[in-house]
Amino acid sequence: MMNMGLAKTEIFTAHQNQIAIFAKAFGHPARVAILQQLFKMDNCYCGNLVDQIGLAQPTISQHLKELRNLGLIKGQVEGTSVCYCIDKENWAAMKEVMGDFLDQDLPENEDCC
Amino acid sequence: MMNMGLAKTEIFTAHQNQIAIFAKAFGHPARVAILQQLFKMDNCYCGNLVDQIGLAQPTISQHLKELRNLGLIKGQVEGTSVCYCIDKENWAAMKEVMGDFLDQDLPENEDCC
DNA sequence: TCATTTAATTGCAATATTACAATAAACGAC
DNA sequence: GTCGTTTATTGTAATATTGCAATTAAATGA
Repeated sequence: MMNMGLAKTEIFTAHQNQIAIFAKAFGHPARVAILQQLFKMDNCYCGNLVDQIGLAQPTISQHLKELRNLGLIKGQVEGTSVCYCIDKENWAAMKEVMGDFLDQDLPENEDCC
Repeated sequence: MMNMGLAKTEIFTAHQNQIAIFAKAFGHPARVAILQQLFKMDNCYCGNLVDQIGLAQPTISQHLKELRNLGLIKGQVEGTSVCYCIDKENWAAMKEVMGDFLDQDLPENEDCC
């Protein structure tokens, strides 16, 4: 069979896929923890994240790459280190998309169930 | 090797895992589409969702089950049909958790990168 | 130059997710 | 009862995700 295990993104709107892509980024506690650290700390070197979160360095690096590819964070090379931080603009744009989804209102009528 | 392919949830806080679990629910466009329909329509029978979204009935049923297990929707049996709708209370609780995460503020200092 | 430090990449093992055909279950109509 | 209707469940195939050891890459410093 053809596309098993693969989401059929082509049958959904770009907007629906966009929401799903953002949500997937938050769908792992390691990425949640990374983002929380970046919001909290000045110090945002990759090594710090490895220390603070209890995962191996390649694993953290992989999660950072996903967040970077999505544009939610950016990394600046400083010698042998890389300093990561939130991409404020892209975060705000994401927040609007996700916020609109979460803030949907139900119609006035009774609950149907 | 032991836990490959499995998120190491035990090293994260309950709050971080909670955010990830909610986010994962929105991490597939079919579930996004289902929830949007439930917000928009009075008519929320399983069969309608199968018609409106282009996935097979067992696939929709599976996605509905995930949303139901999370508590974001509830289903009421009416004869041979099942009427689904948003669980308003649980949706509001989820919205608060996710909203707090999305609305985090950066410290005042300069961007570190 | 060469060792050290830091992070990214590669390769791989194991589990999770997605999708659907086939089937079952539950109900109503007759 | 039997037949259709609707939804859930089971089983299975295929891809995705997670995690880490080993390695590589790039910069620094002695």
